[in-house]
Amino acid sequence: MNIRDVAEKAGVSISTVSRVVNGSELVKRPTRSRVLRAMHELNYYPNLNARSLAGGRSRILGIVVSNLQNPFFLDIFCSFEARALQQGYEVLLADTGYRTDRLKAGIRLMIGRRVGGLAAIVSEMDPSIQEELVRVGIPAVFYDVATPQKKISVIRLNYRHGMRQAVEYLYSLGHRRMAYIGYPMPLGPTEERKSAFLETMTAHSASSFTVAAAADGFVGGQEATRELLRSGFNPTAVLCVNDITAVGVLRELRNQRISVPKEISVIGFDNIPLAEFSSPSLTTLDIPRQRIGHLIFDLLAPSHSAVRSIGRETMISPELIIRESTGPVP
Amino acid sequence: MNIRDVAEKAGVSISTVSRVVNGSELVKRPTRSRVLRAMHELNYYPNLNARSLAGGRSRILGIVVSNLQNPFFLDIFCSFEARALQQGYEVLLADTGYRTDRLKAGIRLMIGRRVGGLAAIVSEMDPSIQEELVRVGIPAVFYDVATPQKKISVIRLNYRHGMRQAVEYLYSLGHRRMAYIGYPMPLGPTEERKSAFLETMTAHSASSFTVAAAADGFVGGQEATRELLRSGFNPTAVLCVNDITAVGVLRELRNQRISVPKEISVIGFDNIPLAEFSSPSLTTLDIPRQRIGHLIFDLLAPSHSAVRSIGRETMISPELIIRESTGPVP
DNA sequence: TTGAAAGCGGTACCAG
DNA sequence: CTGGTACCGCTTTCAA
Repeated sequence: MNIRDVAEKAGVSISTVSRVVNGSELVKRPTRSRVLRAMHELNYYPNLNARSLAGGRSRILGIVVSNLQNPFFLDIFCSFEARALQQGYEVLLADTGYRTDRLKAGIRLMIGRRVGGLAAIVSEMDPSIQEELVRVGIPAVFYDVATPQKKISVIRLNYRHGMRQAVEYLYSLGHRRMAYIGYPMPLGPTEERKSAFLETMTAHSASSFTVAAAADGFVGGQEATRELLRSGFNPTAVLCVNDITAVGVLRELRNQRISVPKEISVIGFDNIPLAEFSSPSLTTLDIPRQRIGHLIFDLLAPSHSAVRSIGRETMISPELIIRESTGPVP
Repeated sequence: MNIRDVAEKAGVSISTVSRVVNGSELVKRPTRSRVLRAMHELNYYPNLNARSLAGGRSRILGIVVSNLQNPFFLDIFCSFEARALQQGYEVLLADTGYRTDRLKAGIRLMIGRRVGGLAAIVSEMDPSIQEELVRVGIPAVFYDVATPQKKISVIRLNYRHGMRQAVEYLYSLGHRRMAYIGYPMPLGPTEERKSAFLETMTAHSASSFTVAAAADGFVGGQEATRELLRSGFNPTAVLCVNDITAVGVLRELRNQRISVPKEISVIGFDNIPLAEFSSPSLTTLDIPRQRIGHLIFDLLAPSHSAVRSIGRETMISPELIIRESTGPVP
């Protein structure tokens, strides 16, 4: 059941079949229908591998993310994919689990598939991989790692801005002793959150403390909280690297019968859907993930609205969303 | 930078390069290193499209799911993918968003890519699509829809068993008026949960009521709860089609100052990670998603542990996990 | 409007 | 151990 079979059955050449398959206008009506019927009767599915090979061109886009289980990445992927599919692109996904080897493997895979564009929305991106990508010269989008170039666009989040909003908001509520719960690994983007936190705290000469979560997820937040409570620092507010960590924090505080926000305020980062449905609901910094997903597509797909941003850096600012998990200092 | 360039640069034939790339043993040391160096210097990435085409064989597996945002599907995908990658397979993903047209498109895509196996873990599977898949004759795994055949394996969940556990547990706590919150669309698998619920209720001559959520997610559960409360049925317990719906329910009950489990008990389905971290934590029926993900791989990848189950039906039983969201009737 | 033929970049079999 | 070569299935000029 290849193009030749169809051609034979329809009594035409393979070129004609190809034209029909690709919706070319220049095929006469009756011919077209003969071909279509043949295709149907033979149950023909064009071989996309052959097509990609012959065409050379790429209706395929790739995206690699750090942790699908984190709604931040998942949402970006979903909105990106939706947009891409809708525009007739295929999309390839790789989840690295924050591991550099998997990142490398994922990117190699995509290059091997000759994707037309590649987004690396990962916290663990390292320079060597970046160079590799630049060398092959396919359009790419990086997340939070710098050096935009010819075909390399960068999306950056303004963590300082976000952190400042959060800290100042808490400060205005009377908080002076705040803790930050971050990632275990010293990954670029997450470190920026942390240092932004520390700087802002210093600027306000408030007292700060940081803990590293052992993992990206509920459990990480929970364990970090235990550590934090053991430390004796006694914060009145806790800022978290992201919302899932914050939900883990809420959980542990509840276990320890510490009331939020009465005794401690908690604030997250990302504004995932769950933030609104946790108990208490979570004050957080919204990151417009859907917009980011769409932007990634526009940056990767040729001739699109985002041309102006291609090869440049796009800065996105988080926005503070106040809910129930924060309140005045006791 | 194709295989020919490499061959030329290394002063060998393309066959030799191919051997090196594929790690064949029968290449002499010095030759191999010359080739490797050439590959490196030219920055060579084998064209996977060409490889898939020529090889005909399929180191690609496909999986299509209904809703990635639902951790049930996500977890299955992740464990499936992890296993597959680790075994050197490529995996293709499609998310249908419960839409039949997207399901069809996704499956066509995978067939076009000539995947070696295809898992359709979707609630909206319809017979025509199933037939299509059978016709092309690629190994497949279906979820909750029947007719195992030569190359078609089926994974089924024993909803009746699960529902019975849940209902009887609640009954033993004194509950007699229970409500069920299900999916909006009459999808096979989810209907089974509902009818299992109703039957068990009838068997115990307890009083039941059902509502359909408007969507799969927190909001769906929340809105369904409002509807339920308005109905005047006044249940002492609510069973939900899945955990995310249940979390939406918890939220709305909290909004209405209805205490869980003091006034109403809530029970979910799936046992997603969040179930343990919601407030209150969620009593639910555990579905071993990781096991399912691995099983899917074993069913699809040739010559594997699961051979005995290939082309047959594997029944999996949910197991009741009791947490804080359920308690004795007031 | 349709057909013929030259690739696309590999794989795998057959010789040597 | 290495090279030659016939495909894999489709796209894409170029002619007819």
